[in-house]
Order: sequence, then structure tokens, then C-alpha cells
Amino acid sequence: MNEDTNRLIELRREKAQALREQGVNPFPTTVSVTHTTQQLLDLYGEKEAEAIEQIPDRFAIAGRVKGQRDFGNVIFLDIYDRTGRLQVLLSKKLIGPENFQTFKKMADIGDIYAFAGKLMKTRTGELSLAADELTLQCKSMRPLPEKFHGLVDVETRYRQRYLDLIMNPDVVDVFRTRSEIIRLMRVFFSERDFLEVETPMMHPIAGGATARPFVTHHNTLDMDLFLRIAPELYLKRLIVGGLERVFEVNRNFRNEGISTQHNPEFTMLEFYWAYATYEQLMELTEELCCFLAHSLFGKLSFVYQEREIDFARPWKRLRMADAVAEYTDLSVEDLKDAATLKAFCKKHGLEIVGEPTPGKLMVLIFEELVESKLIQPTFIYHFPTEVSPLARRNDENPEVVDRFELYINGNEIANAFNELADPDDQRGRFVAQVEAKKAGDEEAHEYDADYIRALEYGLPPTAGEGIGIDRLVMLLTNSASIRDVILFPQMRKEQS
RNA sequence: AGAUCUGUAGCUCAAUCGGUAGAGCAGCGGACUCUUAAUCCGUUGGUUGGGGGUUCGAGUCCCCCCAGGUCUACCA
Repeated sequence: MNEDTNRLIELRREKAQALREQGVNPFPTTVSVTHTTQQLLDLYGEKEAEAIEQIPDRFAIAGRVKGQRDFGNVIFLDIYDRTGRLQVLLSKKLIGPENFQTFKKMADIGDIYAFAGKLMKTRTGELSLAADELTLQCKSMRPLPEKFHGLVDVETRYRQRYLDLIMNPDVVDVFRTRSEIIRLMRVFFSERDFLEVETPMMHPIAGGATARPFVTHHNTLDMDLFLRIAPELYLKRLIVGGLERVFEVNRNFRNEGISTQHNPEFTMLEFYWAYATYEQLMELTEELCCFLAHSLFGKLSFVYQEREIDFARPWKRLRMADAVAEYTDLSVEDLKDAATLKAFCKKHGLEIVGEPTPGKLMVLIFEELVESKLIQPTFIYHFPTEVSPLARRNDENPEVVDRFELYINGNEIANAFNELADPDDQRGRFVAQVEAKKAGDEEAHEYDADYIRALEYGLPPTAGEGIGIDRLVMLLTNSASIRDVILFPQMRKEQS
């Protein structure tokens, strides 16, 4: 139905107009509030009725009216503020017949009111505010969803998150937890002397990851810019600058598909630690995740989608080659032979593009056949050099880099490595990427000359890591879709 | 991008084989001074996502389009 002709909205408009004519502004400035609903419950919820009656103070709360039980000369209201719910008792006796009548005629579920009065206990023993004063704080023009089933429609929940938040307390909890996780991360890194920084979101060169970027344009400079796909190259410039320990919590933008695991803009924690190695990052990652789980749950295990996830340390560590050997019938020796790997891929229906190296084939097999089986936290390390253009080679085996990814519940949660500090090696890797790009690899890196210049000044031995916050929040809030942990997930345009 | 499912009143859902579009809640009118989805009586509300087709007749069958969910692909 056309929203402009909806009779429920029309009725509320008429009520607002009637209020104006009575001298009541339906959209006033605020009145002072003394307590939240939770404060009152904490202070007086357990007290006996007699004790409550002795309290001479008046209290003022404000919130949305979400429920109403009308008994003629007395009305019970469910008032919700950010902390929870309190019952308000409105009676003709206390507020006077005129106010009482006005409320009955003009108030709707969804309106926001402030109430002041003394506390009381009802016959059922529930702490309630017996209002002797009420002030409309906002006239709501739209009816809320039904009180029992609430708002279920997933599309409406995402498009109108405000309504989702009004109706579904579980959703509020998820976003409170998300906020708490990010707060704890800041505590964790601050305690370890990491400096929080903000680096550009608009990059002249989209670097630091392999992904297709969003392109935008700066009019005055008349230049195309890319929304960042990763902050990595800027954060490492800061390590060159001597900051030594930095972290950033911010959005990355990747012009890729949307799924339960992917949103075009997503939040990444990246941190860089000079004079540390990726082995130390594994330790730090375990510490961080355990700190989060312990802070949230008071223990290290939790259930995700009916599966028990256990953060108890130490976490499993597997070289990628060993992981592939463990989860397939290939041997570590087979992994060096392109022909064997190609045959294996063909047998398992894995699509091969071009003439990949054994390393690339191993990664393909890993991603297709192994990843999803890594349920408990597992570090996979020693990635092939050719898929890791910014990572330092392993000293014993230059074919692999000192890099790991963390998998939990079959999902990549973190990616980390010893940073490549050798500017000539880095230049060579960029050149290889540029050639891959010319050969049609849309996601290959571009050549970043200033980054090479920075490396030429000297990057101390550094390890760096990125942690996908949305996915970690999914795990820790038992959310099945990334859209459930992003307040306003990306949607197509709504039909008018 | 492909496969598949879904879209009916403000919300949550019905509607048998293709045969008069219905309920609960909300709303509106009324009763009620202790309820917790209050209760009771009465009652309004529909271009069935949009467009086209088949048919005597379409919410239902067919085609196109729009939006969403899930899986796959890309990716973190």
C-alpha cells in the first residue's frame, strides 16, 4: 500500500495535529530524565512493597511505549529505553481525568514519552513507576510490527535496521557485543604499546591485497582514486617512519560478490609489529582471541551454529603442504609436481586457469578441499611465495614465505606474515604482479613506486596481520550471516 | 554471474484440483482500577511485488521484470 495513503499513518497525523491544536508539540525538545529503567530495577527491583512505598523521591524515565494494557481507569505501559524495560502505571487518579483522556485518545504504541512519579510495586510484585506526570517526547507516525511475532522479514530487517533494533532485542545484543569486541581490541593493543592510527581510505593505487577495487574520482585533482582494499602499505610506511607498533580498525572496500561471508565494505583490524616474527603473531592472535572469548563468555569455548568451538591454547599449526597432505591422498612430494597436481585437480573437478605453478595448484587444492575442514582454530603457514607478493621469504626455503592464515569453522579469520623488507625483492614481486595483471589477472597488485622508495629507507624486521572483524564477530555472536553483524549491509535499491 | 526458493492487510501467517481473498495482532468504537501477547463485545482495512499471457474464471498455471533468502562462483 502506498505509504502516503496508509490510513494508519493518516490517523496518527491527525492525532499529532489535534495535539498541536491543544498546545502540545508532538516533537518537542526534551525534558530531564533522572534514571534509566535498568538503574531503577537495579536499585529497587528487589525491595519489598512496603520499602518502596517509603521512598519519597520522584523518578523520571523516558522511552518508547511498546506495550499497553488498558483497564479503563488505569493503564499499564511497557516503556523501553536503551537499558531495558520498566512498567509504568498511568491512572486517572494520579494524572487527572483530562491528561488521562488525552493520553487515551492521542497515544499510540511506538510513541516516545517521559514519565515522572513515585515508584510502586504492583499486586504481582513488579516494580513500576506510578506516573503523576507525563510528557510526549515524540509522536510516532508509523505503526510498529506486531507485538508477539515482531519483525521477521529479513529484507525489512536489513533495510530498516532501526525497526529491527526496536523490535528485536537479540539484534541489539549482537551489536553491543560487536562494539565490546572492538573496544576490547583497542584495550588489548593499547596495553601492548600499539598506536592506533588512521590511514587513507582513498588510494591512488589499490594495493595491499588481491581484490577488485571501487573506483571514484576527485574533481579538483581530476584524478581517479580507489577505495582502499587494504591499509597494509600505508601501515608499513608508518613502521618505516619509526612508529614500530601500529594498528588500525577500519573499513576495507572490495568490489566482489556478496554472500553470507562477504559484504562490499567490511571491517578489518590490521596491526604491524616491528622486531617481531609471525610466530609471535600466532601467540598474539591466540592471546587476543582468548582475551575476547574470556571477556565475553568467561571461558574459552562457545557454540557456533550448533558446533563447539574451543579456543584453548595452543592452537593447531600446520604447514600448508602438510595440511594438504593430511586432508587429501596427496603426499608432500606430490605437491612439488605440477603434473601430479593437475591430474589431481582434474579428478576432483577443480578448474585450472592458465599454466599455474605447483604452489598455486597447492593453494587451489587447499582452498577447495581443506579449508572447510578446519573447524577448530588452525594456523596454516608457509604459503607459496608467488601468492604472497608482500611477504618475506622463508630463510630455509625461498619457495615459501613466512606467512600464516588462521582458520576457524572453515573460514579465514586472519592473514599474517613477516614483512618483506628488501626493496629489490619487493620491486621484483611487483613486476611479476604487473605482468600477471597484463596477462589478465584483474586482482594482481599494481606497482607502487613510493612504497618501494619507503622500503629503500629501511623497514625494520616486522610482522603484520589482518583480522576480519566481521567474521570474528559472527563467530562470537553465533551469527550465520555477515549481514547480521553489519548494521546496514549492502542492498540493492529499494523499489519506489 | 548461475541454480533454487520466497513475495497475500501496518505486522505474523492461511487460502484444498484454477472457482466469492481469510485469521490473529495492531487500528477504530465500546466495557473494565493490578495487567504482562490483559480480557470481553462490535468493527474498518486488499491493484495478492510489477507487467503481460492462457482460461468462462488466476493469489494459484505460463513468460518477462523487480526485490529478498540460501547454495555455487569471485573473494576476506
